[in-house]
Formats: sequence, C-alpha cells, structure tokens
Amino acid sequence: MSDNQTDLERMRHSTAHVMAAAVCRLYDDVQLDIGPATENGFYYDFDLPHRLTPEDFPRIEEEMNRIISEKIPFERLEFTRAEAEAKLREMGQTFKLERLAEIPEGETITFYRCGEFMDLCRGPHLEHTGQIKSFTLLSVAGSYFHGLETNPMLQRLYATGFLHPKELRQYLAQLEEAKKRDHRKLGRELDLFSMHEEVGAGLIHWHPRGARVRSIIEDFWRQEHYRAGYELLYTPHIGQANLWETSGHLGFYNESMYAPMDIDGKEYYLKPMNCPFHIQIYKTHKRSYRELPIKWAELGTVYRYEKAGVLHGLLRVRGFTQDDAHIYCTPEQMEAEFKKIMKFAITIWKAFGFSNITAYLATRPEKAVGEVERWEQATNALRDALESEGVPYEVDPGGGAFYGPKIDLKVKDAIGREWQVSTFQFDFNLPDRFDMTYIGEDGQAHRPYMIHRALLGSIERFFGILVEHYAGAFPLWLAPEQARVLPLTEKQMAYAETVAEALRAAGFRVTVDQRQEKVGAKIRQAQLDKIPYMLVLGPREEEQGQAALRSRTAGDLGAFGLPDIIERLSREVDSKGLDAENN
RNA sequence: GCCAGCUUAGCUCAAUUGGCAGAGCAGCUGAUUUGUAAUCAGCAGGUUCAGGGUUCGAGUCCCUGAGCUGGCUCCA
Repeated sequence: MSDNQTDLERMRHSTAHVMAAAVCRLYDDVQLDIGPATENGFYYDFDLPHRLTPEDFPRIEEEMNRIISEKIPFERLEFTRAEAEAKLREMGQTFKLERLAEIPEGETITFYRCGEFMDLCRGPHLEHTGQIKSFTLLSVAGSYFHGLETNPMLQRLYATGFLHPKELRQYLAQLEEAKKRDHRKLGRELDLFSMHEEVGAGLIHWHPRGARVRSIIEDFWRQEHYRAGYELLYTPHIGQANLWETSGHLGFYNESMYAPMDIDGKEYYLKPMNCPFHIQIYKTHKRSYRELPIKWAELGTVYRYEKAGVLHGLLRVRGFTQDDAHIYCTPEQMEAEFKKIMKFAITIWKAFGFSNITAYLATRPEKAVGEVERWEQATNALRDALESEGVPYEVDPGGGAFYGPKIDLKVKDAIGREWQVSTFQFDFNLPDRFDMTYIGEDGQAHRPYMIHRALLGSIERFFGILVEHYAGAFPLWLAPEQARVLPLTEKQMAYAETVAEALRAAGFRVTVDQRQEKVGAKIRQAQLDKIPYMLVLGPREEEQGQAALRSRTAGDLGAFGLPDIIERLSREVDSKGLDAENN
C-alpha cells in the first residue's frame, strides 16, 4: 500500500517533469518553478510569455506522449552548491536559483536530466519516461511564487496520472459524478437557493424548498441543543466600535470586517462573530461556579468580507449563519465538557448521514497568549476527548490560533470527499479582554475557560455539503417535499386532495400534481424533483381507498391503505433513513 | 485582491471570415382523460452581462466595469 503510494508519487512527479519538458519544447523563455505530486495528481508551476489555455492542452499532451514513447531515461546528477548555482545561472532559471538558496546547508543538491530537459529536483524519478502509463491535463490556473501574494504570479498546469489507465478513467468518472452533484447546479435545478448580482456577490437567497430544508435542520439542531443542556440566544447583528476594540477584532480581524456605519455619530460594525455579544450576556450579573458550565448556542448570522475571487456557491459566502456556541466552565470541568462536545458532534453528524469523521488537533503556535500550562492542560483535554471517543486524528503542531488550541473535524461524504466542518476552539484571550469572572467555592473571582464551538460550521456551507452528499435526493426527514400525489386523470382529483390532506394531517409535506399529463410524465417530473415517495391514484385505488406507493429509489411498491403508508413513512422519518438503504 | 477563461430567452445551448438573433426544455392557451421516467398543436418569450469605442454594419473586434468558473491566498 505505502509502496504503491510512493510508486504513484514517483510516477506523478516524473510526469510533471515530462509536462515541463513538453512545455519547454513547445514554448520559448520558460521559467521553471516546481512540479510536485499532490493527493489527486500533480502540477507544474512555470512562467512563460505565452498565456496557456485549455486549447493548448492537446498540443502539450501530444508532445508529452512523444517524450514518453522516446523512453528517455531520468538521470540523477549531484552538484556542489557552486556548480548548481552556475548551472542555473547559465540556464537563466531565476526561480530555481531562489529555490536553490532555500536548500539547507549540507543537503545533497541533485538535478535530474531527462533528455534535453534538466531540473533542480530532489527526486526520486522513474527510470525512463516509457514507464508512464496514463495522464491527462486538467486545468490551468494562476499561482503566486511560494504562494505569496506579493510575489509574481506563475502559470500552473494541473494534471493527473495513475499507475493504470483504468484508475485514471475511474478518477475522471468521479470528477463527472462530483460535477453532477454540484450544489450550485442542483440548487438551481431543485429550486433551493439563488444569488443575485443586483444584491451582491456571496449573499444567499433561500427559496421555499431550500428554506424548508433549512428550517428542518435548524429545528433538529435546536431540539438537540436543548436536550444536551444548551440554552439558546439571539443577539444583534451590529455593535459599536468600542465593543470590537475590546474584543480585539478591530485589531486582528479588521480585514474581514465591513466598513462601519455611522449611527448618531457613533461607529457601528456588522458582526463577523457572535462571541462578544454572548460575553455581554454572561456579564449581566455575577456568575457563581455553581452555574457553570454555561452552554449557550445561537444560530448567529455574521458578515465577513471575503475577497471576490474566493467566493464559491454556498461554500464560501459573505453572509452566513454560524451554529455557534460558547461554553464557559471551570478548569475542572473543561475535560468532561470537551468529551460531551465530541460525543454531541458525532451524534449530530451521524443523524445527517456522515459517519466517517476525522480530526485535526492544532497546538500552540509561536505567537500565543495565555500561560503555557493552560495551553497544555487544554490541549490534553482535546486529545483525551478525541481518544476517548475513538476519533482518528492528526496533530497540526503550531496550527492553533494565537488565543488557544483547537480541534477541527472533517467528515467524508458519499463519494469520499472530505469537508472541514466543525471547529472546537479554546479561547484564552476573550475572557481576559472582557474581564470575565466567576466566584469560586473560595469566594474569590476566577477566570472561566471559554470554548468556541461551531458544529455544522455555517448553515449555508453545511447545506451545500448536504446537497452534494445526497446529490439533492434528501432522505425523507429532510426532503422539502416528501410525497407527491399523482392522480391518473382529472377524475381522481378530488380523491387526490383527500389523500394529500390525510398525509398533511399526519405531518407530511405533500403536494398534488394537478397537471393534465399522463401519469408517466408526472412520475418523471417527481423523479427529477427527487421526491422520495409518489402516490399514484387511479380508479382502482380510489375504489379501495388505497394509494399505489412508488419510491424514488425502489420504484413501484404496490397499493396500500393510507394508515399503512403513514405508518411506513413515519418510521422512515423517525429513523432519519439511516437503517434504510443509503439513498 | 491576483492569473486565466466564461457571460446569447427562466434553463441547456446554436448563430460561416463582422452581414436579418435561433432550437430544445420550461411557461401560457387549446385539444387529449391517460396506469409507473416525457401526448399533441399553437402562442409568447431578447437592451446578446453593463458602459464606452472601432466599423457602412458588432452577439462576434478593442477598452473599462460587474458577475460567474478554475486556481493562488484565506477559511465556516
């Protein structure tokens, strides 16, 4: 497995060299940067006067195939630093000279030669180009040298390759599948949400069907929070400048905040976060250790400035609703509270059909506030919670915020893609800044621990992920329209209304297809609308007081009496579709 | 924000080298009364993203801007 992994990486990295070699053969004045293998393929960064477009891909691929058919050996060459520098100067490779300067003293400096193409490179490589079995160019994009905005922008060619052509076909099929599930496409097709140039980029409009799903998600979320001992809050959308000065946001978060508005001569800011408001509520009276832990949650809508180029459907927006919570507790309670958060998170994610969860534990960065012991204590609490819940995790050393360590959760969707969703974060900063206290057993004031917790992340983003996970075919409990009644002809219209009413009375979301269409057309429409159940009503059903039940996934199930149908659907709603087949 | 590409009817897409803006689906009207993924016919639908320019003539060429797409950076 790991051998295969290195083989694959080596092959991809070598293919990246072949791609760069092909580009050098085809175009003049190519400045090379780097061409690493990535999780799903590889890329090569270079700068050249010619602007690459997808129209150039066939030519480049053709040249690459020529290089592959030539079976050119990859030759490893060792150089001293001085030789390497001279060589790169001679080649006029300025980015490579910078890369060379970054190689630590004492490390062996190697070049790889492949025919006339030579590149400063750690390797390893294949023996010769003939060993490359499959590849395809995917896209071209800009990318800053070293990923730094202030650096020149290079052209990046994305491509992928696999050890076997069959795997490449599978990967391309998966890309196709992902395209079909794209929440932006499904959002339009299923009439869930939209965005409008007239309103502004990154601002979401929820249509009735999308809003219906959202309200089901939120109702479930509220119910589970009350059950888990949280109280819910509502707080304002704007707050005065001095609040954000105290919180520190105007200092370290300013770039993500919108310009202030003037109200009665005072500056007010749209909130990018909910925490300062929750803290205000905390501070409305003296808190006793007996009250702790305090667990407050809010579906809080925040606005953050995001650069125009990063906006992406529901996944990256400028106004969104966080499912935010703050937990204030004593040092002794911290660990137990954290375990509860983990357990709670897993329960909620499972309810939405995500059971494959992994975690990233981010520890203390160089620049940090709070004593080291508190960091250690908190980090251990995070680690213990992960271990006691058996959540697989990786450590991201130094990856925490300056104000506390954190855990990020990732979930895997139905087609194996990972999404960063939940985040649980200690905060050693805000309790200090707002001088939060509680009175301990000893009668003295103490600083509470504060934990930020977003479970679904943002409702918009979560909804986008959910749409892609289910490919728009929501399980019964979430479906905006759970059943559609399809009268065979106009003659069954009255009966259809009766059936729909009965189901509505039992709490289901039901419509009647009143169009004068053949039943085949009505079924087709319901299938395209991804309605979980269809109730076909002809003279037979009307006479028997029944309905022919059709499932979106299983097809015709036969005729049943209404009580049976209600019973069946109710059970499926209660189980959230988790013990049924996976849609 | 930066690099590249895209933007034509509600949606998906056509429109020779610059020469009369079109189709399917959806919508509306009518006919049809239908049994498990599309009944037929007719009608209507456009500032070709916005603004400017070149030209006898611009959907098509040039400039500016917006939005979107793929990335970089960032992150819920």
